[in-house]
Amino acid sequence: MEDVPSKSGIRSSYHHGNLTEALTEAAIALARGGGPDAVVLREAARKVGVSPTAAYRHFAGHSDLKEAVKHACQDLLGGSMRAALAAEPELPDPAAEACRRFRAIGLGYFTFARAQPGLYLTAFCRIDRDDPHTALEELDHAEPYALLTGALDDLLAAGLLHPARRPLAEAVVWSAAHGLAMLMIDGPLAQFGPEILDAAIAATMDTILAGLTQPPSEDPPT
Amino acid sequence: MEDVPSKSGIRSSYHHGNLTEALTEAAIALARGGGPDAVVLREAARKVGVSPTAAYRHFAGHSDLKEAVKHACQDLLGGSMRAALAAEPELPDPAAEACRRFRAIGLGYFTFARAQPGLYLTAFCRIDRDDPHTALEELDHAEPYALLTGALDDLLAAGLLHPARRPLAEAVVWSAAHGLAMLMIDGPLAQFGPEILDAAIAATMDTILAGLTQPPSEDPPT
DNA sequence: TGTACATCAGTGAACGCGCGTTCACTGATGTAC
DNA sequence: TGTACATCAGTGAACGCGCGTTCACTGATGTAC
Repeated sequence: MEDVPSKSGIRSSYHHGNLTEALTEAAIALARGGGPDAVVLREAARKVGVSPTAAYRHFAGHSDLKEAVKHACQDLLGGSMRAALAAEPELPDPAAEACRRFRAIGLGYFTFARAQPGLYLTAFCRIDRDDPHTALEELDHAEPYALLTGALDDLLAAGLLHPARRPLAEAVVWSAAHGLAMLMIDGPLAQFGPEILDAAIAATMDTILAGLTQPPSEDPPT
Repeated sequence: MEDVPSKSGIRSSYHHGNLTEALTEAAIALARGGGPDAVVLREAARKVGVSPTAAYRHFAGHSDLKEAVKHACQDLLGGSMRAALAAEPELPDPAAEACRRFRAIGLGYFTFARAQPGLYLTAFCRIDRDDPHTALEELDHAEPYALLTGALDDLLAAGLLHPARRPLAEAVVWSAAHGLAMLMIDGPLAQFGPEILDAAIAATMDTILAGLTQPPSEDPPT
């Protein structure tokens, strides 16, 4: 009973109990406040009330901690998208439903980016590691990407995504979404009010969706 | 004659001659190699062969130097777009010409992002300054944005951009372009070969263009 | 043409900061017998 | 139920690093007379 960690970061017992999780949570809080560069091992240890060295019993080093935070951020983003998906009832018409799903996950995505810019940036930050996974491999296991893939499949089935556009659709949609989020967080759109941002989000999703429905223009003969 | 600065960073005279430019060039080289975080005042001074203190005669501080680099990177990006625009002859048909211009500046943009990722990232990096300009104000004076605005006006005049889409078109196009560039530089698209990247670029521009031509879907009644 | 002097553009040493990481250590826990 | 002992999970001090910035300074330049 006396080794239950207190929330204030001051614990009573010598052993912490669940330092891995406590450090991760503290690091997530840092990311929330200042993005990926704010994820500092010493500061996380400080917040938990533990010496910096203690972190090395639970993480290989700073990169390892940062990566744990990154994955947590991706999960949170995925959660926001899923929540938006579940917020409205399904529509009976398959085309309308596919369209709804596409817009819903987009909305969940942008809502998260606006509400938690630090976490959003961390979810997509670069990690310098000794053991470099491929970025694609990581992405494949991440929920946000899986949700997008599913939504695109639905659009295809509903006839709202032109078959010739399917193969590169992930890249096209992800680009627009990521770019818009970055412009809102860090870029020239940051200074506008919520109404304008809402309009920019709607316009972007609408334009992409309209474009994906159209057949691709022919390649110029070479 | 003896006060001509040598390229090796070792100068013969006490006074440098044009230290402002030399430091900026050195800092640009740093950005080229490692992006905005690699722009380090001390390192730039080292490359020029001058004490760190000397930089303070020419720049208010680190942020000021970094901002000079950022502006230079924006100009280089603008130059790449202009070059792509001038690389092909104008087309007689206004619609075809508007389309060509749009694609050309896009191509120039992505070519620069792929060839000089460090400079691209620096062109859009955040600068912590005491005197915060608005990001929009900066953008308005930047060449890349002006080229985009012009291309969109041409598309509108040629009937390839639906009038209702004109107001937010900059945001839509810029989002897609910025996002795709980031995915290629830093993200999951980084590991693909040039052919796939070319295809992703073409698909993105084509989808956006097709979408911009279509009328917007009606707002859901609230 | 010469000279005194203000101004400009550098130097070199040092400061404080905070980071990630390593070292030898010690207190707490749990298991074999 | 006890006890010896291996193992686990912490501590605290220190290292080296490189940064931006400041200080008092000195060498070079140019201008007034």
